[in-house]
Amino acid sequence: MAEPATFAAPLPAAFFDRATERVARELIGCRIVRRDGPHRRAGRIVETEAYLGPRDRACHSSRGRTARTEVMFGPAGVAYVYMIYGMYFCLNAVTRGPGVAEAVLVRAIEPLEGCLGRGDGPGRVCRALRIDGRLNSASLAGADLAILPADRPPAALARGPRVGVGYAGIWAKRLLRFWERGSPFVSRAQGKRAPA
DNA sequence: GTCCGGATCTTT
DNA sequence: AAGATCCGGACA
Repeated sequence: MAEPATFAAPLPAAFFDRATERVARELIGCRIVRRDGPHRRAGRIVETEAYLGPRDRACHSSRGRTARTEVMFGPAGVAYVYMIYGMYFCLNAVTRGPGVAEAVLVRAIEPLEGCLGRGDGPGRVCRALRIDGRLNSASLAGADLAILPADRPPAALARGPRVGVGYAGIWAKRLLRFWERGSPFVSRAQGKRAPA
């Protein structure tokens, strides 16, 4: 049986088992497909951030290996989903490992199909695709959640500092955020307060 | 056990 | 500019 063209093969785990910064760049333009019961929800990634492990003070794994961060210490190619501010979830792709606790945060998607609202911000990405903590540690090549290669060439990439990590010292200044230049679906990233 | 603050978003 | 609303991590 021929599948619809939109069911291309997901990215293999090996895609995620490479330098995290590179994965963050190459994820721009890729598609997230979520099976939510009878619903199919999909979006095209337009904004990401790289989190570079224990040495990166903005990365959760810099506080050590704990129940929450455990999944980041495992193999690449699974989801790290955590709750923030008591009401939103954020979706990450675990990169590298086992033993290397790095990840890429999906900050914005262009809604393609079945999305619940907009996807211009990490909390909205999870709301749009109905992703919550139950998908923590799920495969990114699975039936319920998958990341597929880009089906059209992404526009030029832009990069800048990550959002909301002003506490992270020199790591706050690193240009680890990537987005598709000119996309109207990128988060506003209103920058939070500047460090004193 | 208490306390603090956050990889956010919405409303004022 | 501040509230919503909860958990992880730090400390005692």
